[in-house]
Amino acid sequence: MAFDTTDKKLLELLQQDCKQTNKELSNKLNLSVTAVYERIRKLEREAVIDRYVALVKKEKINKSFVVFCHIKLVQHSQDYVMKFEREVAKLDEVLECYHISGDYDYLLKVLVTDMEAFREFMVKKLTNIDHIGSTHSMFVINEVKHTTGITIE
Amino acid sequence: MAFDTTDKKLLELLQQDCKQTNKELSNKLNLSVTAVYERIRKLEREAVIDRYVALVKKEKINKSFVVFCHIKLVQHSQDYVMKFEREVAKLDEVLECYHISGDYDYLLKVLVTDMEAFREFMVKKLTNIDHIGSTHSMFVINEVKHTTGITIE
DNA sequence: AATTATTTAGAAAATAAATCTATTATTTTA
DNA sequence: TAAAATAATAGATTTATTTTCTAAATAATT
Repeated sequence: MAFDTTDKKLLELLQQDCKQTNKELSNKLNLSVTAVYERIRKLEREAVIDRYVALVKKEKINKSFVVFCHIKLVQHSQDYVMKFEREVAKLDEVLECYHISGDYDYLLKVLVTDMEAFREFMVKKLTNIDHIGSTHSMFVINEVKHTTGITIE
Repeated sequence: MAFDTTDKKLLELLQQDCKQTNKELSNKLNLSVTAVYERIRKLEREAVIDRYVALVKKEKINKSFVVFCHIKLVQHSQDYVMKFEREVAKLDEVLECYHISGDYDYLLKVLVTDMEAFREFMVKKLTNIDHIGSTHSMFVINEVKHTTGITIE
């Protein structure tokens, strides 16, 4: 699928605020309401737009403690890998999990209330998953940038 | 702010799909449309809901290559730190940047087209920022889990 | 128990989305 | 290059949804 300048601008606007009315968008894009409507429908149909979501401020729900957690498996048989991935994906505290290159196998982004909650999470949940060899945690001191908006080139 | 079960369920639903009509939500929550409407307004007013965004599928816009990048600064004077943070936040390829504990100072999540684009990014953009000591890149082999939805407890 | 908040429901008004038809651009191909 | 086909757009109409308003019900406070 090819994007013209209008599509790119539209996607940019929707990534900033998807609750804008088509009329507002039509003004910003110098298009008719119908044209905006049809363009959005197309982007949805082609699954360029994956979904529309509300972003909740973690500070407001007492989940300000962010930890990145490296994990190494004891073994890399397909069984172990699949089992681990299935189990880790179930954990609510784990927002993201990536299989990565390098010294460790996985990188997890974990969201909890505080250090005590993180300890609980490690002891009771994470290390309860089988086949974990070692872990290494990095605590977020400050969030410098965090966006869900991708620039379309 | 305190959340009752309805608020939690509502936030959960909106984090999954914020384009549901209040009527749909009212059915799922066993409430009237107005009740849903007022609850959402309150969550917006209190900034529990930060914003509503469209999530774009990175594969569809040719930005499938994800890299986590560790960065160490040569020095940690406030000047250097602030300058680095300002500069790195400007880069479109950098979706997230965290000041973290551990061996490195920062962890970046970088989104580009491919390895070649990453090389370009490193050479032309990232390492052009002053005061960077060393970097260490981890390439994402597979995205096991990736959600923007936080579980409210 | 009475008074004051707050929350909720239902109806009405205002706004926006979705559909339809006609027109204008753009691309294809003969 | 011109004709035909396709795609994109505008404007009007219909349908659906949000927002506002008023009244009733529920919960909290005195």
